[in-house]
Amino acid sequence: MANVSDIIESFILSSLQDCDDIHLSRNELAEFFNCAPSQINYVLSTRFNLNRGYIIQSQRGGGGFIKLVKLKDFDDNYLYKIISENLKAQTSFKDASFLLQDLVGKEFLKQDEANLITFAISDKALASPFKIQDSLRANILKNILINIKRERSNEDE
Amino acid sequence: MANVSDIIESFILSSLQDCDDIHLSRNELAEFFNCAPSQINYVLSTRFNLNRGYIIQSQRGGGGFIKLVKLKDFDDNYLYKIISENLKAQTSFKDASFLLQDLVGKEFLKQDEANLITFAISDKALASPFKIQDSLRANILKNILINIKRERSNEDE
DNA sequence: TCTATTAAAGGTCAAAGAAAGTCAAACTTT
DNA sequence: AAAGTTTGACTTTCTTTGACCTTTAATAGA
Repeated sequence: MANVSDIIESFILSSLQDCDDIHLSRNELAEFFNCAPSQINYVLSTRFNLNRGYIIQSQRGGGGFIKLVKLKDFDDNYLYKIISENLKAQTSFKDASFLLQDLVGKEFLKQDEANLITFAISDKALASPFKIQDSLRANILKNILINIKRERSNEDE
Repeated sequence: MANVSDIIESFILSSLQDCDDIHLSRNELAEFFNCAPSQINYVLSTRFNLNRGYIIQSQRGGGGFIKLVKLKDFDDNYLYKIISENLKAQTSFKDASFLLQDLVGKEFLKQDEANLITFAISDKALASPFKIQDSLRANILKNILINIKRERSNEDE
């Protein structure tokens, strides 16, 4: 551990443990953790972004705040939305694993399955001579998800 | 003996004596042993690779680290044997599917899981320069299987 | 009361810093 | 000669910092 961003992340996570949204003060947080205020933005944008299931709203000026909302529900088209919007031609391992975790939370995947897919798309697994890992990963992921989806809808008939 | 790589190896081995994973700092290690940082990578990739029963995860940047995980009962295990013997550097889709089906028969995998893996290693998923598909596939498969195995043995405790 | 100013937030972006990774050339050992 | 080791230059990734920007609430003056 030992890097500040991770510490801030786990602080925020623990604040979110029993509720789905919290209000933060950027300046107070920064002062508390002894870092630049913009580091709070860094943590938020790398660890609490949409792909990871969070929405951020904020207000400036006196009494300003940052509101962090953990997403819960989704509609049936969610998977396709993900595939067409989030799963761009290239996808990093981190983004991909959060997406998978999100799908577990949303009960589209079982934890076992998500783990399995995670192994399949790890950098180690994709160790390829050229730097095409991210596009490869996007492709594999797309294939898996679409095929699972298809299997499931066949079962329903 | 007496070459630096061997010394580093035995140092790491002794660190791993009572636990099955450790965090290393590449730079600190290199400084301690008075060698180039990249020599640490050399040691890791020659002595602590998958074929020898180790998994490596790392992170760059501030607070970066190298995490080294020792796989449990690597030697007396059927799956590991398969991985080091049958799963050579390159594997065709056909061979891979047979192997997977075999593992279903031996109740290492459930049919669902085998299907999922099949999607991950299909030619379509691996859409990439023709030549590297087979080696990519071997690698992905190896990673999935070893990680499943590890998960299962962790669950047993 | 209505506006203008000020202060109090939060936002953005790029540069600097801190790791680890890669690769090939040089060297050693077998 | 082949295989294994050592070294170093260069790359990539992630984090930290700071200077400058924008928005909004509070307040002061007319």
